[in-house]
Amino acid sequence: MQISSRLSIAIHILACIETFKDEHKVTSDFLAGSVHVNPVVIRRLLSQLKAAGIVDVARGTGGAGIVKPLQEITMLDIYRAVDCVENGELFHFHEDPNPECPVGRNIHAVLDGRLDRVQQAMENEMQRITMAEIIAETKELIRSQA
Amino acid sequence: MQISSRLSIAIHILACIETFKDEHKVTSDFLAGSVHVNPVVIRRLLSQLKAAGIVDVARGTGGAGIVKPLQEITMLDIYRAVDCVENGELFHFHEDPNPECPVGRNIHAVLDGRLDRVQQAMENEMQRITMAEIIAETKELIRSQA
DNA sequence: ATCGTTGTAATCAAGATGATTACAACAAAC
DNA sequence: GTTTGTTGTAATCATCTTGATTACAACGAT
Repeated sequence: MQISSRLSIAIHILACIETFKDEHKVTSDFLAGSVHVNPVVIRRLLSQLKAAGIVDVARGTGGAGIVKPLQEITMLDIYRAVDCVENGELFHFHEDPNPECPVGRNIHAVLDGRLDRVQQAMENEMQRITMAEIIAETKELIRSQA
Repeated sequence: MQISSRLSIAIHILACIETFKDEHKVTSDFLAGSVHVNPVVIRRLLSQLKAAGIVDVARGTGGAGIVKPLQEITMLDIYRAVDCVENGELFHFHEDPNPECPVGRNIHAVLDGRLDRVQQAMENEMQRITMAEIIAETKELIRSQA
């Protein structure tokens, strides 16, 4: 199974908020139009991003804004905020190996550390990517197309 | 969503085959007993490992064996063999961003390379882990418990 | 021919994902 | 203080993936 599109959608949302913050009020309906998903999906993601201290959403009046400095928002922060994998564990381990079997009894001890290392490698790379660079590149592309 | 337990099960299978190859004929029923999953699940995984040139399964007579040198079987090989993510793509991207929106039009260009880098980091780490070390550690643990 | 296997199709329940509807809570503007 | 446009959230739904399970034909050795 793949990692949920919630990650790419959340990044898309943040890029939109930053790009349009001075022109429109950025509502869940507006975002839904750019991402092409249901507004409720956007609101759920905004809720999670808000709980992570990344955005602020104006209840009643409407509109979302980014409240954390862009260079401090990493892809890892977003990935964690939108809860892409259960329990933060990238790999699903078969839960019930047979303890009567010498291999079944030890497979966890042998694999856990190694799977952790793989997950760490992925998360380290995610941590190196910031919304600042993503938005800078997005704006640059938009400018070059104007 | 997490990466399927097919990966951990496949590794468990290979560790079992290597550990018991001199004592029993290693059938899908035997493996199912150690992993605690249905024998058909084992057979499906063995099929995939066979297609990848990692094991050989004796039809009719029964029993599986490893046909590739253990130090040449990496976790990445197994991960790919058992088809853990669709299309080999770790991340699911929302497929339909709005091309009318400047951000929607460019989000793919901005993110694709970065997501690839993250996936690469994960796969590189997987490639460093071999069945030789996994089985060596397993045998060591078993010895220490005898 | 018999026997224990494998390969594979078919079906099923469970869980996750997004889409969608619905509506109360809310804050600003009038 | 009512109206208006939003947000937050629950509830339902179809679809997909997973893994369990049943069933059985194909197979190879004895």
